[in-house]
Amino acid sequence: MKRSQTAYVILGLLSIEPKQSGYDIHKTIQGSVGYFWGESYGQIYPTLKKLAAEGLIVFSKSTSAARPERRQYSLTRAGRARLKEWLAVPYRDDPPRNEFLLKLFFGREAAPSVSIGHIREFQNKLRRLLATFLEIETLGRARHADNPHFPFWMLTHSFGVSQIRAALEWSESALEMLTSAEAAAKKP
Amino acid sequence: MKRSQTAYVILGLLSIEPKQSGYDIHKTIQGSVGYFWGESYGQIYPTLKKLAAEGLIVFSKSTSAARPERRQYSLTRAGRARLKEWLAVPYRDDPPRNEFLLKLFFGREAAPSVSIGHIREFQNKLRRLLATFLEIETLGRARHADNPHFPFWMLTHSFGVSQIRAALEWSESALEMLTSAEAAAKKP
DNA sequence: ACACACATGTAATTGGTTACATGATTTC
DNA sequence: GAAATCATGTAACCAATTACATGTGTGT
Repeated sequence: MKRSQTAYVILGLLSIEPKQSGYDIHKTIQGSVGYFWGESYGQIYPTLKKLAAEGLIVFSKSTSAARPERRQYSLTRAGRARLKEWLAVPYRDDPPRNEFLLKLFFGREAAPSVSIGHIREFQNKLRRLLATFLEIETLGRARHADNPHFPFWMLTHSFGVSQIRAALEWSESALEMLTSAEAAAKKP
Repeated sequence: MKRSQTAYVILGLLSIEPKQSGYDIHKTIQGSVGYFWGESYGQIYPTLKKLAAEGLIVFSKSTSAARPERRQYSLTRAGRARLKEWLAVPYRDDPPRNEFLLKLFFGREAAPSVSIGHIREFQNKLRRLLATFLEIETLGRARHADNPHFPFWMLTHSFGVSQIRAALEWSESALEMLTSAEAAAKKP
């Protein structure tokens, strides 16, 4: 069987911050675990219903009648227990898929400029990502310094930063290699 | 639309080494792009048929009548052109999913020893992976030194090595943090 | 008036894994 | 004689994305 992982992200996020709607959860994901986890509405809403049917979460409708109806979900005790169980189980490796590396691997089949372009794009993405990471860090330190979850968040955060930094360093040497190969191809 | 990426791995691998069967391709993947790409038979065989129907690859049955029948696929000119097209298109980011980081992120919900266990397991995997990477490198240098694809393979290879090294360094500091937190929890 | 954020959902499709099914050949 | 490797495929299942559908409130 292949247990849906979506359920556990939701359980986990509700354990940290209760009374979240499907919409909230989607936003929260992007602002927290977004770097290494993604979920779509098409996955979130049905899972929310399933979890409620299993009694792992409950919802109450928002009292502020102004905005569109809003279902605020919270963990039940059973839900928290389920989350704890899952945490104790060894993580499984998600199947790796990196199209960027795949295109580089087959790079010989195209002109060097093609691979160079991919790496430039890669660098841009990494730099933007690093900038948001560093922003999040300063903001996080100020806002969540006393939050007991904070050290764990910093763990995944520092992992991200170190991976990005290593990737950026690698990208420089990769570009060097490819540009010198390109120059050699032009002047025989 | 969401074009199947499987097709391009197959096209790419056949561009490097023709006359491969589905079985071969599966093995080749594990021995080359396995670090960042995976495919199952259930995906490979149907895709092979589809690609042949589109005229991007052709097959001939193996002449050595001994072993079980074997379909040896090779790229057509159209197949190579398709591969080139795909290479020039900007890569797309595959949705990120890292259960290891997800469990760490929610680590506060369990005992520190749980997260410590995950990181230990992570380290073991990284060390094994690094060892095979370094083996592959020495073997590769000897066997493919003159292969024009080799520099591109080394690009993805060195990327892997640098990511693994960064992850290992991070894991040490992560363990330090968690073990000191554990000690603090025991002696209040 | 218009765009954007808020808010919830379903349907269609597909990409992909896992399990099942079968059988030959080689190696221990 | 058993186990591992070679070899090809299908069926069942499911996880997940994307597109579709709909409507309100807020700020410019």
